Amino acid sequence: MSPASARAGLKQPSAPEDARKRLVDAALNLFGRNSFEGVSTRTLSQQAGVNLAAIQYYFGGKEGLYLAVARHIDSRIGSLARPVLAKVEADLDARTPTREECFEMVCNLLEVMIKTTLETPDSKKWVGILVREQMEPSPAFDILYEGVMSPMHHCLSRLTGLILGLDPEAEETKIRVFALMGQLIMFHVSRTLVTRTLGWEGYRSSEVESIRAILLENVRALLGMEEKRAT
Amino acid sequence: MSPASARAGLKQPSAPEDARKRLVDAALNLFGRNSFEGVSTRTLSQQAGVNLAAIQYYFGGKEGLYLAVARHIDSRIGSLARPVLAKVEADLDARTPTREECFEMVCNLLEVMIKTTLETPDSKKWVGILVREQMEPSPAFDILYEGVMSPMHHCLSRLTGLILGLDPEAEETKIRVFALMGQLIMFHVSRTLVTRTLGWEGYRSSEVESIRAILLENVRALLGMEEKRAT
DNA sequence: GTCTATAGTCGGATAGAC
DNA sequence: GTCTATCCGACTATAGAC
Repeated sequence: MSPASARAGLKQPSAPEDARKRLVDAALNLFGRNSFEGVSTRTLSQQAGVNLAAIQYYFGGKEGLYLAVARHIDSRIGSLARPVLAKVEADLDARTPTREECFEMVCNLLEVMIKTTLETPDSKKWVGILVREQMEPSPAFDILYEGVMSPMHHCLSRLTGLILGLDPEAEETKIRVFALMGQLIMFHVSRTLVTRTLGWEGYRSSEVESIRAILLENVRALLGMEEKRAT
Repeated sequence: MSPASARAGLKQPSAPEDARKRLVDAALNLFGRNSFEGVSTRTLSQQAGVNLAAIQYYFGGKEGLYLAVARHIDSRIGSLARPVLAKVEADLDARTPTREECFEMVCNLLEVMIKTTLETPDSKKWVGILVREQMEPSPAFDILYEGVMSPMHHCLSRLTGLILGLDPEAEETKIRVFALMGQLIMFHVSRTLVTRTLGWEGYRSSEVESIRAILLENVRALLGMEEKRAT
């Protein structure tokens, strides 16, 4: 008797909100790889091991489930990013750090982005949905924009402004930040191209390490930070 | 009487392969914005102003039409990129240019990429399909990989190798080229994020100019080329 | 070659038993 | 709360008239 069927045998006690969780989980997997229209409610419920009608019952429909997935992503990425973002914002409000300190913070944020886009096991699914939402935005875009993308960009703009002596609100600053972020995003959206070109099978930790090292160097160059040298 | 209906009135003479063209055109528009499953053959034929059965007749089905779109993109981007790529490759085969000359060629290729991803009216549709194909590759991916992506990356790797003194085939070189390209790709895949953050309505020529200027500066910095100065 | 009509399938949502 | 059975609309593809 499998553990799953053992638990499924008990009606109320063990799994009160289990169906919700299972559905969101399955939906994250499927919507991460396929488009909204490319996933059927039948596949969804089947993969979640729940009944077809459960989607209606818990989320009001396929669309509601999709929004729940967006909120899930927001919360997962948020739990990684928000502490770091809050710390940086508070620091910048309190004082004016040196260029070196600012650069250090940029590196911290880059680390967070590498984690959320390349290293976390679910990252592929997250970014799949993030990218799709940018190409054909749905109501879910607002959740992700307000919760994840905008705060990260805002924080990086403040730091970049300080480092380069630019107004954080200036168009140039914001564009520079996008270009900076693009270097990382590339390795996600062009995953197939990258792995095929390099003969990789995916992003294992050694491959992520190679990417990380080069991105750090690049960010240093783009922000005009000289290499540290031992005196 | 509109020109369209005037032409449609004549059966054979004016438009022998017109239906094909109209279908590919409509398909490019629709597949550029929506996923494969998100576009119905009804919408397709309706938007093309042809009959539903024409998709079967000319392309053997929805999938065949999609592949025709991929070949169309390959040919359109190819006509912009291949002459430049061939010239660079031939040049590199014939002699070993200086770093400055190599950098000049990189700039030329960057120009081509900006044209194909931001400036050409159809670019939004092209890149939409390119990105989708990377996230869930279909048989169309091979067409686009062999025809467009791989040659561009290969050419940039040779140049980057020469400029930075690296083996063009080395993993590091290839990763650096991806990072380089990512800066540009960002402005396409995150179009919604970029325009919303900057309060733009789209990429008009003045906005593309701002992006181009910064990208050129960045590429210079990433390749370690010093600013030219008047003596 | 072009179109209409339709077959056959699969989609999301619902009603109602338990 | 959970499940089965079912509705009904939309889909791709095809047959056959013109």
